[in-house]
Amino acid sequence: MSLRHALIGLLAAEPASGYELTKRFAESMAHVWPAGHGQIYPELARLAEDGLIEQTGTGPRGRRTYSATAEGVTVLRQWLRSTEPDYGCRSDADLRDFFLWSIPATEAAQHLERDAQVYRRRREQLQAIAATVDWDADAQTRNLRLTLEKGLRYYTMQIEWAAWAAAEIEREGMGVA
Amino acid sequence: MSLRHALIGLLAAEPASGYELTKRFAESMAHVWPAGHGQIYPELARLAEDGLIEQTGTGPRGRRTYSATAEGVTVLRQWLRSTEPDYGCRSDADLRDFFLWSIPATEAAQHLERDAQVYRRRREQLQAIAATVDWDADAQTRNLRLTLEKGLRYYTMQIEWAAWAAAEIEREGMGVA
DNA sequence: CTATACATGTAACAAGTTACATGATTAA
DNA sequence: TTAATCATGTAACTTGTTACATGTATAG
Repeated sequence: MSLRHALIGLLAAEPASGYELTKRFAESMAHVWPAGHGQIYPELARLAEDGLIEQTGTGPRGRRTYSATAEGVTVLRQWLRSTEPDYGCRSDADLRDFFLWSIPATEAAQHLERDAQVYRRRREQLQAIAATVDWDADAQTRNLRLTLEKGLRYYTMQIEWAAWAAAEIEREGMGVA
Repeated sequence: MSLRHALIGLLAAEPASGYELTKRFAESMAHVWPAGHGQIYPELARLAEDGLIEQTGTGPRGRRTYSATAEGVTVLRQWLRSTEPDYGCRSDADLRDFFLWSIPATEAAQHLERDAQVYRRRREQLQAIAATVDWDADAQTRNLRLTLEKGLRYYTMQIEWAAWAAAEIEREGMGVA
């Protein structure tokens, strides 16, 4: 259900095409809710059929622009207000850390450094996006600023933890020879 | 594939039953990879069939204890060493933050305070688990200590961000009247 | 003219959730 | 004796991923 509401939310802020929405999920929302176009297009069709969004424009190459309907916005608010958030966070990269003991300490430390590198790159990408948002704009934009800040903090936490954990591993020794 | 490898990893550190593994996924691994028993039991059966784990004991009420086989440990190491981690992290609670602009500022701030409360409670639960681990034990236990520390840092980040964001929202005003 | 980015869609498959279903042991 | 916890399993459903499939506009 989350993707459904996320699409309404994005279209409530600004009309967009499936292609643009796919890019947003790959950029500003990648650290929170990855979604490919193979999931987005069918969901847009369903939302339009249910009257929660509507096609409001066309463009070159068969481009279809959608906007949220009033009913869609109502559903979005209901989702925020009357459904319990799922506080779980599924991360394959974090899961792997539980099993670092099964490889040699040096290799484990290298693994952590690689992770840190990836997170540094992603943090830079987020910073680049954050740099383009106008800090004194409308409510949606101010909101986006807050969520991007959380992404930045998330990546920073990962980077700092990886450095600390790598140091701990090398200090104490860990893993099989 | 992640669940599969996580199960081998847990069973490589210590023999356990499906019931115990289910509890671990709900406790020390909840912030990283939630999994219910409806997924765990069928996967254990498949892993045993593939020879990556084996049943090494029985207990009351039809309890079956499994251990990882040597082949299973090899597969685990291969997973860590030669497959690219998925650095994506899917969080419904974080996703909702993108759409806080669609409700009144006061309500949005309350929403964030509720989130912080949940994260505080979860942090306490993790701390309780962390308190039971013996800091100077074997490699697996030292490894667990590192991963629990990341969970603690994750929750702390969430709690601090929520307080900051709530203050920002109340200061600047946001959302529909 | 040709590669790249734009643009949409579907179908097969894999993964994950929820509800149903059952029953044994233990502690109060 | 009765409630809670232990313990396993399956089936239906929903969600998400990957690969296939197609075609247009634009920039070099």
